[in-house]
Order: sequence, then structure tokens, then C-alpha cells
Amino acid sequence: MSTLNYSKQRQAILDLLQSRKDHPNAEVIYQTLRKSMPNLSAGTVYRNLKLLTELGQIKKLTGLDGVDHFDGTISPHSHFICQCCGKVDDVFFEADESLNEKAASHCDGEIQSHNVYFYGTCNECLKTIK
Amino acid sequence: MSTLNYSKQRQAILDLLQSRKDHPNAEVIYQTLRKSMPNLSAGTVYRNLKLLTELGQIKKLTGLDGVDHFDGTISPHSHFICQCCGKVDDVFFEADESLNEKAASHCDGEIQSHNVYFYGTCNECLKTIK
DNA sequence: AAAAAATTAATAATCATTCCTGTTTTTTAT
DNA sequence: ATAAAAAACAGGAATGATTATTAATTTTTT
Repeated sequence: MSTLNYSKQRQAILDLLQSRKDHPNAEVIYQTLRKSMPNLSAGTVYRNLKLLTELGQIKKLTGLDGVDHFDGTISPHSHFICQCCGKVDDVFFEADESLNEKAASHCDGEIQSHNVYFYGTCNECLKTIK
Repeated sequence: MSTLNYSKQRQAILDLLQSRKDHPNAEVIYQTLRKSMPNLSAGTVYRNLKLLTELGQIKKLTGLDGVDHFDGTISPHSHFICQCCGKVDDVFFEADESLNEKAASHCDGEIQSHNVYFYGTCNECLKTIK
């Protein structure tokens, strides 16, 4: 895969993800950055999101609304998805190391990592419903 | 959404999923069933997988290899994905109820359910590597 | 058994993502 | 600092999983 060179497009994508607490998808990232980089191309966004994910500098979130979302926070954490509004929040909750150990005996293999997704209704949506 | 009528196509899809321990994707389901139902159409497979998922009779697994996979086992369990061969195993491991409770205080909302994915290398792949 | 409703097959359309090509930027080596 | 080599880019075409459309068939209701 060789080493990654510098590019201002890649830097901008990483900066954007690290500065946001939400978890934008490729299209949102593209439209946002296009304002300041008018001839950024969508392919560049997709290619760099893939590269950064492979290098572990960002995390890809799947299974939310059908399209991939991206997270610039790489410290271990889970996600809470509101099934009402689709919002994805970080959940900083550390059951982490123990979870792999507990599951190990039930697995036909060696666990290296895990992802946890919580589904529910966020407080904002709960207010609206009542 | 009205009520679901009977259709032998839908029944065949559900039977197939409940009889298999792996987690086939739509294409595999389509090709398998086509052997005994030669004019089954792919659209029918996709439409019924979507319906059955919405009704909670099957579970959709995302984020494995880019395409959705389906699981006929609805009792609560997790999944182990081998990053080497792509195999997806069930993990019947019950930290379940407690996990929602533990995470609740870290969430801005009400947790209703969760999904856990474990990633690693299966025993078969471990052998091959060594 | 006929009418109404639901489902299907076949195929066209969609849309997120990847691939391709010629150009530009970044790095390396002089 | 400059030229050659490597990596990355923009723009657009291609891919591929999934969804939508429509006329025909099957299932349910009466």
C-alpha cells in the first residue's frame, strides 16, 4: 500500500472529521468541503475515506441508514442510533476489554476487536412523541 | 403496510434462512432457491428480505463485506466476523440485558436494543497462517 | 366462482461507490 | 534548487447492489 503522501484534500477531510461530533457520510463531507475547495471531486473524498479507514485514522460506521458514515474519533467507544431521527451519538462507555474476553470462549477463533451499536430513541425525539 | 399474505416464494426464503447456520446475502439466497424455483426473480428476494426484516422475522447484518447478509436466527446473539476469510459465525453469549443498562447512563436517550460484532481470525484461518 | 387485494416476474431506474485517464502536486534524487 | 519519479487529483464513466414500475399471476375474500 506504500506510504501516504501529503495532500491538502486528505488533510481537509481528516480535519473536518476530527472537528465534528456527528458522523457525516461521504456526500455531506463532499458538499461541506466543496464550499472552500470548489473543485474537490467526489471520487477524492471516497478514495481518502477508504484510505484513512484502512490506516485506522478514522472509523467507518455501517448499518445506519444504508450509506456509510465516518467518525474521526478513534478512541474506543460505541454508538447510539436514534431510530426516530437517525442521529448517531458517541457512547463513551468502557466494557471494552472484558467484552472480548467474555466472548472468547464462545468463539471459534481469536477476537481482535468489536463494535457495539445501541438502538433506541433519543431524548429529543422522546419529548416530541409525548 | 397491511397484512402479509402467504406466498411460496416468501416461505421458501424464510425456510432457507432458518435452516442455515451461515448468513447468506440476497444473491446467494436467490441462486440457491432458483434451483428449485426456476422463475423466481431477484426483486422478489430483495423485497421479501426487506419485509421480513421489518417484521422482525429475520435479522439484517450490515458492514460485513459491503453487501447485506441475513440471519434467520432471531434469538439474541452476536456475530464473529473472520477478517481473513469473511466467515460470519453466531456467538451465543449473554452479556445482553446488562449491556443496555450499563450504557444507559452514557446515552442521551432510551436504549431499546443493541448489536455486537466481534472481529478477528477464525481457527481455520489461524491454522493456514501458521 | 368472481371480484378484490396482494404478490410476482421481468426489467428499468437509482444511487452509493469504484474505476479510469489525463493532469497536477508532492516527493526524491541529483 | 531542479528534474525525474511517484502519488494524488478532477472529472467523468462504469459498476453493482438495491429499489421502483408495470402487467400478469396467485391468494384471499365474498
